[in-house]
Amino acid sequence: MKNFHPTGNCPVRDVLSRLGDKWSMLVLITLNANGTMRFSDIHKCIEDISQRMLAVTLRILETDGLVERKAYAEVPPRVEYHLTEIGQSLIPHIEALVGWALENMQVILKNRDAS
Amino acid sequence: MKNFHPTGNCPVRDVLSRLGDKWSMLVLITLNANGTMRFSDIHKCIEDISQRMLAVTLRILETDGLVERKAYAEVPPRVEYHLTEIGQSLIPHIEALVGWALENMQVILKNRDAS
DNA sequence: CTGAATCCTTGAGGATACTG
DNA sequence: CAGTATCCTCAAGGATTCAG
Repeated sequence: MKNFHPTGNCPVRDVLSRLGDKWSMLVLITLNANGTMRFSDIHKCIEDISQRMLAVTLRILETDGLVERKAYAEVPPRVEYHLTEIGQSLIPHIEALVGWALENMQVILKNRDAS
Repeated sequence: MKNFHPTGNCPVRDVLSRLGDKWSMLVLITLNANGTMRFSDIHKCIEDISQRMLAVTLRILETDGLVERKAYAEVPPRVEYHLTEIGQSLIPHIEALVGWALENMQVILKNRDAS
């Protein structure tokens, strides 16, 4: 019987702990849809994220190498973010998940109501 | 500029709130890997899930119509779970995500260490 | 403008005990 | 065996303030 243990660095759990948070995927597809964006641009696109969580999320994505951050020595400061190659390689799979959701959400909602 | 509002039932957020929890995807791929399984079978496969969270997760998946539950009127009771058609249709996309994780986790870990 | 620092709330999830 | 019922913990995330 196939199982998925907590030990042995299960990749399923790794990917979930990274992408399963509230904002990461949203930031990724926003960056993919718009290309290079400033901090405030992303904030405008995801209106209900707090300034703190946007900063935290971007930092994690940058640490993992999915997003690149470029700060310009200007006043007022300007910082631009864009997907790295590895970040872009994740996009199709997220899109696939979104596509699945779009196709099946109606049925799921109906199932949910019927229960 | 493309954005993703909280209003208007954003499918991205819907799918994330459903599958982004700690156990749902794990239960789904476990059921997919083993076919029909009893409650205790699933528990053996995912050793560190609590009885409570397995029950909760299965109920949500059942409510959404991703998993079907069959209870047999026996003593001791026997309950079997298996993926529905719509549940199975989600599997390839989860597998794709897992595959991506497998391919890129090494690089990501290296990026993380370098920071 | 782009954050960092601080404090605080909330709810997902765990531990345990009990039951048909 | 397959759960339910309670209680409890902890960390993700929000609100606010301050700073370069």
